[in-house]
Amino acid sequence: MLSRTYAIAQPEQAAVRRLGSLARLTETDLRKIADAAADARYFPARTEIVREGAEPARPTLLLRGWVAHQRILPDGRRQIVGFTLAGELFGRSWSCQDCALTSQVALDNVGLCTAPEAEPGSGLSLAYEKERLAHRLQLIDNVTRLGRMDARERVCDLLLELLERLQRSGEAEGNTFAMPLTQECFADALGLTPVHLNRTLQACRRSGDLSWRGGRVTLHDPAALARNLGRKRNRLQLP
Amino acid sequence: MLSRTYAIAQPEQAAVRRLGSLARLTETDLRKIADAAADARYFPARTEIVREGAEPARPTLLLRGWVAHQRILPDGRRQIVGFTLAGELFGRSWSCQDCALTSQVALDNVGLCTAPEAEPGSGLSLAYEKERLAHRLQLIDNVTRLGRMDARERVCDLLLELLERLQRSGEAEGNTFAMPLTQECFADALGLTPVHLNRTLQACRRSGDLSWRGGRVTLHDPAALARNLGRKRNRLQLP
DNA sequence: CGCAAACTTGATATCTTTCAACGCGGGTGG
DNA sequence: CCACCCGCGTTGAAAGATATCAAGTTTGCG
Repeated sequence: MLSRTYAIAQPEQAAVRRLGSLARLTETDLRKIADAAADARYFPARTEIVREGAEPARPTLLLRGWVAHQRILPDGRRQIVGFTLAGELFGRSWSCQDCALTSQVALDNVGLCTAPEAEPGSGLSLAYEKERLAHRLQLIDNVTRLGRMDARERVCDLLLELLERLQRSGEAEGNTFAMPLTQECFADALGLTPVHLNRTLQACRRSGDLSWRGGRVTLHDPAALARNLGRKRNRLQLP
Repeated sequence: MLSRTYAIAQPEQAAVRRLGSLARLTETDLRKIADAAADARYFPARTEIVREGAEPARPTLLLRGWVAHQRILPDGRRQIVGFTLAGELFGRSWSCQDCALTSQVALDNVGLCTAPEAEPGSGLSLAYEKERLAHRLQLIDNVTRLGRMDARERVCDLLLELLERLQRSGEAEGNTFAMPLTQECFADALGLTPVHLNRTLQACRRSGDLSWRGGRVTLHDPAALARNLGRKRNRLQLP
């Protein structure tokens, strides 16, 4: 019973794993994270946490669930620009940022808290820098994906990215992870139609690249996929 | 004669205009920029200034010309992820960045210099922050463009972005600007085939949206285009 | 003048979207 | 407990957008 209570009382687990994998955290850093996480707020799926153009998202640590960053075009088309997964940061603002560049919506039941201040030079501060860099890398990968890959490549490439990130924060089991996204959301991230995504997924399943059933995704040979797609491991030279 | 010499001796003009439009620069800031620009290096078109994965690009001020940031897929497909225009910064590295995330190639005859250090709190420092933010906004816009716009919209949206940026650094004349890009490059930035881009451009010309002849582009009604595309002005709330 | 790079054109193949319908499963109210 | 309903996934057929291939044609420049 005690151990169970203990587990429930550690909402910051994913964040600690993720940030700890980016830099060596001190006891002070860990305490700051735990303190911040004690103030967690929770939102149900589909909540719009921040609206594009409204006042800025403060730097936020996502404790559980997934958040999508999206744009809506005047005629209603939606593009999901990127995701934040449990343990990652989002809304890290710049000194001059007056409004959010994208809307941020919960894809899941999410829990989040204000990201603790990092002292200059601390491990936490370094982890934050690496998060920023990783985020930039994800944007660049996304541009390449949408600009020059066909549907099948886009699906594999994004799933591969998600797997790598989830492995880093301890949220994957081997090459399998929980996929809270609806096919429609996934299509909006890949610049595809839900119908076409569905057919593409079936093709991927038939060719043995992946399975996706009941909210769980498995990539059968991530290394081979990464090689074919030109996805370099450790572009960030992370520890 | 003197005035002509003076003009030639000011390679930092575009940079001063651009950075000065982002924040109020002091005499000290201006002197730093001029000093840095005195050490300019020049490269001919097609030079690869930094190769992806090689050692980091140092923060660099582009004095003249255009630079493309690109990725090459294993089979040779190319995606141009973004551009740096005269007066803008690129290669601004993070403390932990060990290698460039994209290759950077000169599209033009370019001139560049090391970006001067900005003292914390200075106008120059603020301008750098805004540059960073603008760069991030451009990436997000690019994702939306590639993911959810058709060929015609992509063309107009990117040209609109370029026009806005060139106006800010004083490199446009009204709604007209010099376009050093080949149609093939432009296609690689838009995720299109050169052939299809060509046909799309013709459609845009016929419908009166733009003209592009002899390296000069004119947008005939930028405001209307921006409205149709849902492009908000001043997302950055710049002065 | 002549070459090479860039731009243009036409015909055809491939990929992706659109529209409309059907099935399945989980929740909910009667 | 069952019937209904709704969200989500799946399917088919046809239309639309984009890519490919293979010529021309123009342009700029030595």
